[in-house]
Amino acid sequence: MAKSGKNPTINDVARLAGVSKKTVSRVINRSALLSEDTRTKVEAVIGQLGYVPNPQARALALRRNFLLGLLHDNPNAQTVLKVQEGVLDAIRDTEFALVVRPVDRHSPTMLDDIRRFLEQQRLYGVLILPPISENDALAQLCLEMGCGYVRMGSAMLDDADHMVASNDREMVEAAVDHLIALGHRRIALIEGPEGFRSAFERREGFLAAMQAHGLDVPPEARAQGNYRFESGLAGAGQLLDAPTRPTAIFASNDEMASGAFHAARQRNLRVPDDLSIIGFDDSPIAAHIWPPMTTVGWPVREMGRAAALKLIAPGDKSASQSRFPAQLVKRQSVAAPKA
Amino acid sequence: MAKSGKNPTINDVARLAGVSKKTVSRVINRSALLSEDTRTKVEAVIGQLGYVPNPQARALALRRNFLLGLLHDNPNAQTVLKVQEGVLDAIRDTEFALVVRPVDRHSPTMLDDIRRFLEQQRLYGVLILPPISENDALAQLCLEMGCGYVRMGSAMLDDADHMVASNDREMVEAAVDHLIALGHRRIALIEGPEGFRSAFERREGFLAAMQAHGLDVPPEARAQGNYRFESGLAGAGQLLDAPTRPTAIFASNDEMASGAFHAARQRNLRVPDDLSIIGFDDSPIAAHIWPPMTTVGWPVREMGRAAALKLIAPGDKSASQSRFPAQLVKRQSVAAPKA
DNA sequence: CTGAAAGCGCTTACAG
DNA sequence: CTGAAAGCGCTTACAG
Repeated sequence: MAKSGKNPTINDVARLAGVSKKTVSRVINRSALLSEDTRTKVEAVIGQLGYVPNPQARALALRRNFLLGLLHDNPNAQTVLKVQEGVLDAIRDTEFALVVRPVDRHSPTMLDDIRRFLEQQRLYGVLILPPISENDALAQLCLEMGCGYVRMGSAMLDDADHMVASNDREMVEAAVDHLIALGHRRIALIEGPEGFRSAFERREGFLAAMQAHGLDVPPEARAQGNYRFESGLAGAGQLLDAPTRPTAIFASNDEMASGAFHAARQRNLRVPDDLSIIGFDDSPIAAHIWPPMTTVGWPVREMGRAAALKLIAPGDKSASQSRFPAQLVKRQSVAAPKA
Repeated sequence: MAKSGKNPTINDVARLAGVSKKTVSRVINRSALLSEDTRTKVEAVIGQLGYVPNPQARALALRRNFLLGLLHDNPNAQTVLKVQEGVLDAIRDTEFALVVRPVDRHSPTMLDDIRRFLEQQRLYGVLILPPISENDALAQLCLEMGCGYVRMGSAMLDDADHMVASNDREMVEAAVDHLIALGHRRIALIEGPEGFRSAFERREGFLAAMQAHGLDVPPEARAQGNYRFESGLAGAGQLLDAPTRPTAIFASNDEMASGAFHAARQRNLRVPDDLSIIGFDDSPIAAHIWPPMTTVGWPVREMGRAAALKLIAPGDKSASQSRFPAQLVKRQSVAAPKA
C-alpha cells in the first residue's frame, strides 16, 4: 500500500523493518551473508508494503540497465515475433524488459551504431538473430563493452553460454532422406543467399544426403536463391525448365518454396503429383498455401526463451540447453514420384 | 573522447566549459533561459568531449524513463513488426528506445499487469495496437499513471493527440464499389470477430456500399469469421455452398481471404474467373498466394512512426497527422463476373 | 541569465 | 552477519 500515491522506497522498508538500507539491499539481491531471521523479517515488510525496487535507481547505481536487447536485421517477421514471445516467457514477472533494435547489416556504420546503442542504453545483455549473429566482430564488441550476449543460429558458432542453435544440416538431411525413401532420385535444391550460415548448413545437409545415397546433383539441379519469394519463383522456374525435370525440390526456406509452388502452377504441374516440394521454417504460409506444405519446423520461441535465460540467469539449469532440434512437419506437398 | 574507458559526465563538461552543472543541464534540455554565448560554448565542449547524457541518471532524476512501450495482443506478426520499424524510424538518433510488451486481452488481470509494468518501467509513453487499443479503461489507466499513450485503430476512438487511425470503412466501401463497377451483384462478406472495431468498420463499409447500389445482402451472403485462416476457409465454404453462389467475396482480412482461395480451389472454382476475392491488410501472403490477391493496404509503418512522434514530440508538426488513408492494391484476384 | 545545495533510490567499498 | 558514508549522473526548487 503506497501512501498517497508515492511508491514505497528502500528507506521505508528499512525503517519499518528496523534495519539499514544496506540490509534491505542484501535481501533484494539475495546476498548469502544474511541471517535467516533478518531475511524473513525484511521480506515480511516488503510483502506488506508491496515494495518493488526502482529499476532506474538500480540501473544508475549498477551502471547497468535491466533491459534485454534484441538485435536483428529482420530475417522474417514471424521469426522475430516468436523470438520476442520467447524472451517474454523468460522475463515474465522479473524486473527485466525487452528492447528491440533493428539494424542494417549492409550499413558500414552498423557496428558503431550498435556500440553507441549499447553505450547509451547499458543493456544487461543482447540476443542476436541471424544473419547478424554470424558476425564475430559484433560478438567481440559485446564482450568488450561488458554486455552479455547470446547468438541464435543454425550451427554452434560460439560456446554454449553464448549460443542457441538449431540443427539445420541434420534436418535437411532427414528431409531429403524422406524424399529418397519415397522413391525420388532427381531432387533439386534452391539455395539460400551466399554468406548466410543457414543457407550453407542447409545446402551441406542436402548434398550429404544425396551423396550418402549415391545420387548425383548436376549443376542444373541447383538454383541460387536469396530466401525471398521471387527468387524461389525464378529458381524453381529454371529447375523445372531443365531438360530432365526434377521430381522433387527442396527449397532452403518456405518463402522460396512458396515461389516454387507458383512456378509449378504456371507450368501446369501439380503439387505433389507431378512435383514434391519441401520448405524450411514452418512459417504460416506453409500451412496456408495450397496444398499445405511439408517443411522443417524449428522451435523459435523456445530458443528465444532459452537465450533470454542464458542472459539473465547464466547459472540456471534451464539455461543450459543450447541445441534445439528441428523437426520435419509432414503435410501434403510430398508424394512418391509417378512411375 | 572518453578518458581511459570512462564516459564523460556532466561534471566534465561543466568543468571544461567553466560553468555549473545546472547550466549544462539547461543546454541538454534546451531551456530557453540561456544566453547564446553560454549555449555555444557549452555545445562546443559537448561536441569535443563526445558527451552523451546518461539516460539512467536522467530517468532517476526525472522519475521517467526514455522508453517507449509497444502494447499489443499479437494482432498479426507482420503488422507488429512494421509498427516497430515505424517507431524506430521516429526514435532513430534520439535517446529513446522501444520496449515491447505483448499482453493477453483475455486475461482478467491484464489491466493490473499493465499497471505494474508501467509503474515499474516508468515508460515515457506507450503505443497501443488494436484490438486492445479499443479498451477505454486501458487508455484511462495510462492517463492516471501519467504515461503518455497513442492508440492505433481503424477509426478515431480518441482525440488526435492520442490516436492514429486508418479509414477502413471508406476503403471497404471503395473496394466493394470496385466489384460492383465490374458487374458483380452477388457479393458476399466474411466478417471479422465480434467485438473488434476493425471488423465492425469493415462490415459497415461493406453494407453501406451494397445499400448505396440497392443491392441486397441476404443472411446466406454473410459468414462470421475470426480473422484466422481456418475461419476464412470455413466461412467461404459456407458461402460457396449456398443455393445462389456469390460471384465475389470480400473477406475482412487477408488471412481469411487466403482461406477463401482454398475453399474455392476445393470446389474447383477458379479465382478470379469463377470467383473474385478481395482481402484487407496487404500482408505478404496477399502477394504470394496464387493468383496474387487484390486487397486493401494501410500504411502501418507510417502510422507507427507518427504515433511515436506524438509520444516524444507532441508539439511537432509531423506529429499532427492522425488519419492515414488506406488504399486498394489491385492484383489478380478480381475480374468481371462471367455472363 | 546563472549557480550551490539537496535529492531521485539504489549499491559499493570499507569497517566492525 | 550488519551499518554509516559516499557515490552513480542527472534535475529541481530556490536564490540571486
